[in-house]
Amino acid sequence: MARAGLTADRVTLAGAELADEAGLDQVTMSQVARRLGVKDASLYTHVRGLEDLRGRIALLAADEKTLRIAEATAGRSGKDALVAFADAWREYAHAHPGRYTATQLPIRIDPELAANAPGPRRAVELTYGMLRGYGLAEPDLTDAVRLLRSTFHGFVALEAAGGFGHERSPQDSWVRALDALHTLLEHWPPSREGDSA
Amino acid sequence: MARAGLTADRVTLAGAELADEAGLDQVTMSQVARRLGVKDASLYTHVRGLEDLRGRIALLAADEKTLRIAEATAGRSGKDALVAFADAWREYAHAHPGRYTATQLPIRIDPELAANAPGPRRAVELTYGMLRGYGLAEPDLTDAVRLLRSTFHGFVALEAAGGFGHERSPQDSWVRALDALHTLLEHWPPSREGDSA
DNA sequence: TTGCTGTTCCTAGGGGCTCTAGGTTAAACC
DNA sequence: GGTTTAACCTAGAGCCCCTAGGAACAGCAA
Repeated sequence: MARAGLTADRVTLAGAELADEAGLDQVTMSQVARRLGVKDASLYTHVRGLEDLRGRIALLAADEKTLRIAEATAGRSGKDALVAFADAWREYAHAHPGRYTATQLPIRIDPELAANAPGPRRAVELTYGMLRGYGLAEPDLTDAVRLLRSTFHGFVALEAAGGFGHERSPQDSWVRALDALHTLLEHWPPSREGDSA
Repeated sequence: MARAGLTADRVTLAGAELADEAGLDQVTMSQVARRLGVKDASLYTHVRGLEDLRGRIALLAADEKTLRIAEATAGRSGKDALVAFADAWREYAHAHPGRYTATQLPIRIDPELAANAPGPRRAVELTYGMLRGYGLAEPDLTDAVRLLRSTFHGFVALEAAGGFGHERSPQDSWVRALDALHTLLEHWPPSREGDSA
C-alpha cells in the first residue's frame, strides 16, 4: 500500500481547510483522516492528538493573519494604515472562519511549538508600528493597542455569531467604527489621577 | 425509584454550572446527567439534545447578563451609565466564563424558545438608553452601539483567551478604554460623503 | 540482489459520547 | 383503587479519541 506522505503540516492544513468548510467543531481526528484518505490512528504519528491539532491550526491562522496584515499595511501610515490593518484582519476572518475561530481558543498550545512561530511577536510589532504616527507613549500605547484589538476581534466575532440585526449593513458600521477609532487615537484622552475603579 | 424532578430549566442550570466550573466543552449530556444523578437518556425528555441544551445555556446567560446590566445602570446616565454598563458586562463574563462563552455560539437557537426570551430586546433597549445622553441620531446610534458591544465583547474574549501579555494589568487598560470610549461618544465624528471602502 | 533499519500506516480494541426505541414505574386525577 | 400520563430506565447502534502492537514500505549496506 502506497504511503500517503503525511507530515504534521499537511495534517494541520487539512484540518484548517475542514474548519473553514464545515466549522471548527467538525475538525475531528476521524474527519481529517478521512479527508486525507488515511485511518485516524495514522495521524497520531504526526500530531499528538485533537487538542494539539487545534493548537496547530490556531498557530497557522495567527501566522497567516499576521502576514496578510503585514502586506496590507506595508508602506502606509496614519489612517491609511489603520484601515488597511483593520480590513485585513476582518477579511481574513471572513475568508477563513474556521481558522479564525481556532485563534479564539484559550491558549493551550504546545509552548515549544509556539516558540518557533513568528506570528505573535510580528503581530505586536505591526500593531505598535501602525500606531506610531499617533504619537502615543506608554502606557497609553499598550492601552490603545488592546482597545483596537478588542474592537476588531469583537466586531468580527459578533458579526460571525449573527449578533448584528439586519437594519444596517455591518460593512457601513465597520467603516464608521474605523472613522471613530481614528479620531479617538488623534484625541486620546489624557490620563487622570485616581482612576482605578 | 424516586423521581429526580427534572425540568428543562433545571437541566439547563446544571449545564450552566458545569460550563462555569469545567468549561463549555465539558458540557455533555452524560456529564450533566451524572451531575443530576440520572441516566443520560433521561435528559432527552426535557431537552432536545446537546445543541438544544447549549442554546438554552446561551439564552440563560444572555438573560442573566442583561439583568445585571439593567440593575447596574438603573438611575445612571452619561459616563456613569457607560462605565456601569461595561463593568457589569465584564464582571458577568468573569463570574460565569462558561455561560459567557455559550453566548458566543453562532445562533442556532430554537426560534420558538428565543421568541419567549426577554433578553435580546431588553438588551437593545438598555444599550440605546445608555447612549441617549450623548445625543446621537441614527444611523450613528446603531454604529455606536455596535462599536461598544464589539469592544466590550472583544476585550473580555481576548482577556479570557490569554491574549493580553503581563506587562500591564488588564484592569488598567479597561479603565482607560472606557475613558476613551466616553470621549469618543462625546466627539463622535460626523459622517462624510463617499465613505464606503 | 538481499538483508537491515527506521518510519509510516495498518488492524484491533477499550472507553466515552449522542441519541433512539421501547419497557417500567411513579405520580396525578377520577 | 384504577387508569392515565408522564418520567425515568435498559439496551443498543453508531461515532469519536486514543493506545498497543503488527505489517509494509523506503533507504541504505553489503
